[in-house]
Amino acid sequence: MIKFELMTNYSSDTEGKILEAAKKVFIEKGLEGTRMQEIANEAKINKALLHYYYRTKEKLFNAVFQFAITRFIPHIEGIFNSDKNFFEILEAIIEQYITLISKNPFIPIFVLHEINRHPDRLADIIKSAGIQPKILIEKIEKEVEKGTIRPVSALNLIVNIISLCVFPFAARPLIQRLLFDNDKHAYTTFIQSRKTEVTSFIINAIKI
Amino acid sequence: MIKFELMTNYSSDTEGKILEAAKKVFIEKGLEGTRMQEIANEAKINKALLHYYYRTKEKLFNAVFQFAITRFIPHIEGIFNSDKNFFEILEAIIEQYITLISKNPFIPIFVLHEINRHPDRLADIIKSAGIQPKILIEKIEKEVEKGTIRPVSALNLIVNIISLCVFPFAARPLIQRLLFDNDKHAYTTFIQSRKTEVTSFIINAIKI
DNA sequence: GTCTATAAATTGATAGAC
DNA sequence: GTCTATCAATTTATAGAC
Repeated sequence: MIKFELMTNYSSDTEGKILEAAKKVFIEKGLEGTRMQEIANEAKINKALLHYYYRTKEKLFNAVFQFAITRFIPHIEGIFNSDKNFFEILEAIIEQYITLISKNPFIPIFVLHEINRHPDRLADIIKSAGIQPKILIEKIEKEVEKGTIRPVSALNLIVNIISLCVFPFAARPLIQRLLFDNDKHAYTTFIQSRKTEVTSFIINAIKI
Repeated sequence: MIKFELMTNYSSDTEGKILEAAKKVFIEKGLEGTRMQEIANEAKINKALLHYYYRTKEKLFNAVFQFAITRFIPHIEGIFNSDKNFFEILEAIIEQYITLISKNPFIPIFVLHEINRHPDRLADIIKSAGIQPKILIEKIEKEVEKGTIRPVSALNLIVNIISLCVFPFAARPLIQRLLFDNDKHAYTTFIQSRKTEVTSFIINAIKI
C-alpha cells in the first residue's frame, strides 16, 4: 500500500500541514507581516514544532517563496511544441496564465513585494527555475520577419502581455472599489472576461 | 521676508525632515518592514522626537500613505479640457503617467502592497480624493458610438491602460534581471521607450 | 515528535531632564 | 523642542519534560 507521505511528497503529515499553513499566511501578509504564532495556529500545532521542522522563520519563508515563484512565472514550454500558429499560441498562453493566477490570486502582489524588498533572492531562483525568455523573444522576432505581425519590439510585447495578465490581480482592491463599487462578484466576472478580452486586445494591437 | 516654514508648507523644519524621511523608508520597506529608529536616523534626529510630532507609527504612516496615493492615481482632469481628439488625449495621459511614476518608482509596489494588506484604508481616501472613473468611461463609450474606435469594453480598456503603465515599475527587479541581464541603464531606457511604445500599442489595438 | 515554559532580542512608546 | 534613559509589550527561538 502506498503511504500518505509518498502521495503528498512530504516526509511527514505535520511537515505538510506546516507548509500549507505557512503558504497561506506568508502569501497573504508577507514576510514581515507574518507571525510564527499565526502559522502555528493555522496548522493547529504548537509554535515550537515550527522550529523543529524549519529552524528559522527565514527558512520557512524561503520554502514558501520558492513555491510562489513557480506559480508566478508562466509555463509556456509545452505550448510551443503544438502545431498552433502564433496567434493561437498567444491565446493559449494568456488563457492558461490568467487561469493559473485565478487559482492563486495573492501570488502576484506577494512576489512583487518580496522581490522588491530583497532583489538578491531572485538571482539564485532564476537559475534553478531555468527561465528562457530568449526563446519567446526569437519567436516574436521571427514572426515580425515573416510579416505575420507588425514590427513591434519583442521586449515591449512580452512585458505588455504579462502586465495585462498580472496587474489586475495585484490591483484588485483598487479595481474592485473604484470600478465595481466593491462588488466581489462583479470583479471576479470581470477577471474571467479578460481571458478573451486581453487576447483580442493584443492581437488587434499587433496584427497587420 | 518669507519664512522657510511657509515655503515648505510644514509648520516646522523638523516636521518636514521627519515626513521626508518617513516617505523614503516607508515607501521602500512598507509599514511592517519599517523601524521607527530607521526613520529617526534618516531624519538625523532622535527617535523620541518622532513621537513628539506624530504620536504613533500608524499616524506617521498614514501621512505617507496619503501622499503616495496622490502620486499613484493619475490626474487627467486638465487633459479633457483641451481641444485634443481621443487619440491625442490617450497619448497625453500615458506620457504624463509614466513620467510621474518615473519620478516616484517605488510608489506602485508600495501602494499595491498596502492596499492589499488593509483594503479598508482605501474607502476613506477614495472619497476625499474625489476620483471619477465615470467621466473616462463615458468618454470611451461615446467614442465607440461615434465609431472612432472599436467596440471595446470601457472597463477593460481603462484597466489595460493602467496595467501597461504601472506594472513595469512594480516588476522592476524581475524585468531588469530576466530581460536586461540586471543592467540598470538598459531598464531605465526601456521604461522611457514605453511612453511611445505603449501609446502606439493601445492605439493599434482600438483603432478601426 | 510534540508539548510547556522561558530565554533573549527587538521595538514602539513614554518619562523626565535640559 | 530636543535629548537620554527606560518601560512594556511583542516575538523569534530554545531548553527540557514526556
